[in-house]
Amino acid sequence: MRMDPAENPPARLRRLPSRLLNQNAAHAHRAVARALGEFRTHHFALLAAVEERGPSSQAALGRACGMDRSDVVAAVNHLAEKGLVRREPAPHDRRSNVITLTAEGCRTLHELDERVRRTQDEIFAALSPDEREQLTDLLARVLDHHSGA
Amino acid sequence: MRMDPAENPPARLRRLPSRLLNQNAAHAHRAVARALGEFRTHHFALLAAVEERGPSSQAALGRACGMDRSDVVAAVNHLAEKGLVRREPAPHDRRSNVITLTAEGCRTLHELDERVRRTQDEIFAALSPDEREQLTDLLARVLDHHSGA
DNA sequence: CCTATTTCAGGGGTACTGACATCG
DNA sequence: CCGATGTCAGTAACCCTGAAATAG
Repeated sequence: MRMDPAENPPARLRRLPSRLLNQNAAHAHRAVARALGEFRTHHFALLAAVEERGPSSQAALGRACGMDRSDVVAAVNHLAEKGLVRREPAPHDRRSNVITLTAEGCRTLHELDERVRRTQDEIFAALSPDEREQLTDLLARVLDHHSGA
Repeated sequence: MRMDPAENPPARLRRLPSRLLNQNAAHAHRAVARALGEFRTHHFALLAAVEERGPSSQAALGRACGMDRSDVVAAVNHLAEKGLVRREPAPHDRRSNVITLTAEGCRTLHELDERVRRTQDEIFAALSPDEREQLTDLLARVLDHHSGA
């Protein structure tokens, strides 16, 4: 049974930062998932990483996207079946694969990119452009602090 | 295999607000889960709701915490087995139960409350108190906007 | 009749763990 | 021998659906 937003939540939780993070992330994730249609955020992340880095191993893509190797395998399977990436054995390291973006993968990426950007506007409609930048900065800093960056 | 934070993520994703939300939420959730030990955030939320609202039906608690009724059942089962809440049939509405906080539930709640608050300091250590307030405000506003509040 | 509450059974996506074979 | 890679199997927690039984 679908849950609507909490009504009159406990004071302890209403302004608890970690909870606000979780509630907002859950909502944002639903919105993005809706916009991505048949794809998952993992697929979008991998396509973006392949385009920006060029042909890469699965392990490198996983590190770039913060994904587990196991999950990379499944996502690449899906993308390869759809013809959005090619998976080929690496010539100089026979352990690893080289993942390459296909022309259709590139088209799909740009389409998804557009949908994702539009969805950001829905999610953060309550904020001015300035405030949205502030939020982005704060979140990026909190994350960097735990990435040793 | 445990995933460390993303190294050199795609530019498209590095400052994508919805992704920053998800990454931060995932990290914060891990930290809070570690701090709560055998309990889940659902348990903490329910205990807090019962204390603040007084004895309530499961449906009312679920609405307050933004939880699905199915998940309330399981969480109340666990809390009742541990003796932290009592579940009794409601006198004036024989459909529903009345959930009451026990003395031990109250002690546990305050203990968990302390642990959760300390964990916030770890999570948001990169921010000044002022910035943390800013972040809290922004997140609360984004959430309220979608709650019709 | 229609709605609300509790409960159960289960699916689906995410995050993760452990193991294995391969290879550098 | 050690470490990295790709793969698979499987777990745990979370969010959600559907349906049943009971009651207002």
